Amino acid sequence: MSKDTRLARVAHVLVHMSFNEGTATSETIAAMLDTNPVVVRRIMGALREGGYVSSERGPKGGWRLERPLHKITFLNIYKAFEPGSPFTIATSDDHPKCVVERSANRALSLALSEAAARFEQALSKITLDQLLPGS
Amino acid sequence: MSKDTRLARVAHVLVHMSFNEGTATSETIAAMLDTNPVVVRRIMGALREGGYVSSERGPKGGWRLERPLHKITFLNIYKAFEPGSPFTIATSDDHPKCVVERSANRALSLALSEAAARFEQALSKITLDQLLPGS
DNA sequence: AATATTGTACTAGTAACAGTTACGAGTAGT
DNA sequence: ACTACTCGTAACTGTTACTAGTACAATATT
Repeated sequence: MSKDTRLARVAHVLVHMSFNEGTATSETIAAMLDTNPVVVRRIMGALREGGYVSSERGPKGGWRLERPLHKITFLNIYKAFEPGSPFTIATSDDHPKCVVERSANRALSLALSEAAARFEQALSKITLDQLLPGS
Repeated sequence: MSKDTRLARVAHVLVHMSFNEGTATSETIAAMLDTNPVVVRRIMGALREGGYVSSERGPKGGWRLERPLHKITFLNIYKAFEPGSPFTIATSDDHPKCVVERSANRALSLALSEAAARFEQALSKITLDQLLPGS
């Protein structure tokens, strides 16, 4: 599978947006990220649902940051994407007949849950203002 | 990405193999896992490198467990597969020019490392004999 | 009306594991 | 030697989720 790089990329963009009072168009942002405006709209669209940015159509439109950097955490962004499991690892089957296989799946699920909890805990401690140079 | 289910599946198989003194053929194992013999050979081949199982060709050949269940952990199996990062999440780029992006990547990498460490720690505590019914 | 901008449907590219077919390599029994 | 059995492996397809790109509709400003 290819990797999900949305979190790091959007964090980057939001920090840059905080420097400019007005709006940034998808095209501008796409140039920053070296990607396509449509990709930007998809990523930013998810953040809009969470109220972190807003968008306006038409001339002078674009994307606007709706919260200060210190009030946005990596966890906020991560959750906004409504990701599935962040792991490439999974149990073998949801409802195996064999008791041994069920045990194996249960044990693995527990390990995955613990790791996911630790991941989210770590993300929650990173606010976007921490990414500013010299902080 | 499709999910990697090798860990849970092979754990399951090794437990079953411990019940039978002799060897199990790829075909037998494949039937247990409801998959193809070639898939089994690929998975078991990785374990052979780690010394957990051995294989013999020819009639009466097949796969043999080389260690007792309590001496094989989920971490042993996981490592045998030499997986890449267990996460679907990744940083945006290895060597971004922008300082902010580098900060974002560094922060995310740290969170991923912590989660991965926790995952491996959890895996190391699971030995295969714990999967036996009534243990 | 003309222009700028987001919104979104559709298609193609990519990477890793799973699945399948085909065949080569080695071993045991006769 | 022959045959049958079994692993070893290459080559190809299927699956899935993110990335990328094209095309066009919807909307807002001037």
